[in-house]
Amino acid sequence: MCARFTLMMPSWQDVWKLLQFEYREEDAAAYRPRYNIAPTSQHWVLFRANDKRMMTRAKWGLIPRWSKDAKLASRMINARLETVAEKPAYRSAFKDRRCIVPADGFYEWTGPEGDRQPLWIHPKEGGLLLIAGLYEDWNDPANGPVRTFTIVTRDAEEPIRAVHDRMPLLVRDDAVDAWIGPGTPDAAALAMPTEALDLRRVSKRVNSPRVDEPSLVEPIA
DNA sequence: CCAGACGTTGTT
DNA sequence: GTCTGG
DNA sequence: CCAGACGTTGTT
DNA sequence: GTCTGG
Repeated sequence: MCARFTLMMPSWQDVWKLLQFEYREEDAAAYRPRYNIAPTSQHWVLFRANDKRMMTRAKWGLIPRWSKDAKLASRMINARLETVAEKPAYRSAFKDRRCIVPADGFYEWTGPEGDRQPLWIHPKEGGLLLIAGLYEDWNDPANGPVRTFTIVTRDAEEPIRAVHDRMPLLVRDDAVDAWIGPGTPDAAALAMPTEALDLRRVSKRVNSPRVDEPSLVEPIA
């Protein structure tokens, strides 16, 4: 699907605003959010608030409950929408543990091998993308409980299709509950229209996984 | 029966 | 060339 | 996807 | 945990 999602990690107040909740400090004590929110090293991830466990952090790379070790994590960063209901590693999470990963954009590469041009794909009008995800709570024999998640991918639509065949499943702002909530989500009905996306050429500095800072998404000539 | 996989095309 | 790590 | 390692306790 | 392959 893509490389690193985001550099400008939205503040959780921004995420709240996007979901049309007005967070006020003075209400914090009495606040009963509909969603739980957990930080990763660079994202926030939204979970249903009915989830009893309050996890402090989440890690990208889904580890099924039955895993004996964490080796699977690096291969479980994406889940294909087409098969997610059947795959042994994902179907349980797809049924009961869906989440949303807000991001300001994601990367894709295009062009000839050896001279690949990175693109930053983001909403034309700004704001956040809501990426559909799945999560699991896994008990690491070595380090205790950890919440892990993965990103759901689908066939690309224009304009992304011009550069790549896959893309993340992007959820409409008003369909967060439809994805996170109970029941079987209808991906086609909750997908965000992609014509509102812009593909922006950005610096090849983004190629280095070690470089990550806001200037990476600035347009280049 | 047991052993081995369990996943996608891509991070952090 | 091929594998691993991010 | 891309970047970076690729190896051991050491010599002709 | 559950399925597939041998």
